Amino acid sequence: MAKFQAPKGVSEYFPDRSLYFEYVRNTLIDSARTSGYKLIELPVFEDTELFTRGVGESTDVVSKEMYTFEDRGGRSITLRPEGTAGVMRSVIEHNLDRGQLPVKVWYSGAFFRAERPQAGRYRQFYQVGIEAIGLNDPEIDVEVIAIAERAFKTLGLKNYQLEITSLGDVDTRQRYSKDLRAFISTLDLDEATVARAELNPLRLFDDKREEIKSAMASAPILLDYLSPESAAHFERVQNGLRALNIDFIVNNRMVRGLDYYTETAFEFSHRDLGAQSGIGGGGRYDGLMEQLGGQSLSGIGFGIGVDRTVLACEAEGVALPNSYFLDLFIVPLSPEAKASALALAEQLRGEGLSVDIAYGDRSLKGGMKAADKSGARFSVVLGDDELASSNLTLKDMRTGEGEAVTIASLGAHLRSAR
RNA sequence: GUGGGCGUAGCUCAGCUGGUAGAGCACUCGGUUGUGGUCCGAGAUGUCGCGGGUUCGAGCCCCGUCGCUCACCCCA
Repeated sequence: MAKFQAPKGVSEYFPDRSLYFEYVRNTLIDSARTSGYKLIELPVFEDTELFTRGVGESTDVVSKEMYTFEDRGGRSITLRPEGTAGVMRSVIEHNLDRGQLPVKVWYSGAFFRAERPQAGRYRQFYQVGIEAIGLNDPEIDVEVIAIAERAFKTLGLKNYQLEITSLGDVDTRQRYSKDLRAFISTLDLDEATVARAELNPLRLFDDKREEIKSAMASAPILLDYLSPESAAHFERVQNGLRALNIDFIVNNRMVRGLDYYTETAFEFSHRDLGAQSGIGGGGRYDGLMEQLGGQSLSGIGFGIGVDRTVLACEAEGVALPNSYFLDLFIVPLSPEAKASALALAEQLRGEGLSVDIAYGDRSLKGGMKAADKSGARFSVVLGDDELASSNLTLKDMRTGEGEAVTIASLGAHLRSAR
């Protein structure tokens, strides 16, 4: 009988690494929740056309990385490759944009792209994202960036960098794109590169070959084409970031992979990761809602890669907080004691403490070993003496020291040590 | 999609010019009749990724395939 394996290129999190994943994801979510964003829980599959129209047919994500299939009713369905299009669809469908603006939502879940797997790149990957929809207010841009920044800081990350730019409005982009294409046509390029430039001329700014880099050094720069309104918007965003002491650099050659971005665009990258160093990114999108059949409102959001943020935390040696470990591990010495241990554990669990027990009628030594492995802060042995007297020895697993406590005061002791 | 490296015990890996499998760690028990992490002893564990070929004989050679991994590309 052949053993089953996970499909190619998916990321899985199981103990104990899953605790780490959970911590990172929760920290990202908390940053959004504390800023007034509310959960939006959406399907992982959507009408294929939502993505071809929303993300853009010319993007690699849509043209060659989507998991698309026909459902039983003959509809073309696609596993979501990103989060923004689905959020916009739901906002439009349920008229969330008819109330007070901006609509502020966060989401967390799995996304799918049929790429060749690599360090930090998976076919099923996890993102936490937020969207603030309905107002073109530069201070919202600042808030969105600050939420990502604060999450990374809370995790304790240091070796990352924020880059920002402005892509201008739709007209500006078209004017610029024309000039950039004209410039590129003067270069002597191979066929594949010309084809890439035709899809999106900005891509050439990302090329890793030295000869292309130097050739592009004299290319026209988008920031020089900005309208007075766009320039003023971008200026306010930068001032806002400075006011919050958020470090950033303006990267006037930044390339974003999705077609819908306009005005402010940003990216967080981490130094200790491999080729896939982007841990999060996002930007403003002016035309997206209208493109998807809604009213013409602007929005801004980001997607943070949970998998890559986990890798970044591991690279920097970020430690799990105490609350992710057990408060107490009970080692019962007999079947009778085990029944009492379970009753005690359930009582403490009901008080919000995390407690586990040595099952399986193990020896004292085996039970203590299990207590050690569990990572619990304290352990306690439950035998005939303890049950008779109600007096316990609460052992601090870090120092090895024991303290005499009564069963009644056990909960209070554990809480005070948190 | 293109290219490089690699698949041997739960994990990390060794295995000479082909002779039929090993170490460390981890695990279980014991040394210590009621206290883990150190030390000592004992024990359990493999269709050597899968399929085919060459050979008297394949973990080792050849072909295919699946997977992992890194890079290109792309992006979270």
